[in-house]
Amino acid sequence: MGDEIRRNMALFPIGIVMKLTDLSARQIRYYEQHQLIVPARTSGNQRLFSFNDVERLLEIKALIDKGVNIAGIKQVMNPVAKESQDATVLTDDTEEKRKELTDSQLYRMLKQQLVTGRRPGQVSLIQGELSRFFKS
DNA sequence: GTTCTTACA
DNA sequence: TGTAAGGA
Repeated sequence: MGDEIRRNMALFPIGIVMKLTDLSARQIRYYEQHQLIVPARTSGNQRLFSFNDVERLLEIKALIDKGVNIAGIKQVMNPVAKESQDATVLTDDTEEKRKELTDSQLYRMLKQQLVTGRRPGQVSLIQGELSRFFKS
């Protein structure tokens, strides 16, 4: 499968995303309410985030740390309303396979994404935010 | 045990 | 934004 799909696969539960982004569950859900992110949902209504979702959250965190409020962030970031464009992918197949992944494996996938699925402009940000999870 | 929604000392 | 309540 391509990188586009890999980046949009719904794999991470909110607990891992919290540690990954250093954001509270309250904040993550709040940003979702404001359409800044649109994570997929499992059949049991639990959120599953894609790497792209995590990436966006890291961008949001960077802005929040700079003192930008929601209104400001919405202007700086392109709204994720287009469900078709970069919506988080969650098929029954991926949902079941996700259950077999351990936290350790999920972190490993993120690490690989850091060196493979890089997109211009956000590399340094992500490496900086997630570096604490990986030994140099 | 984790996550979800709603609501507010 | 944090935290409690009550379910799933």
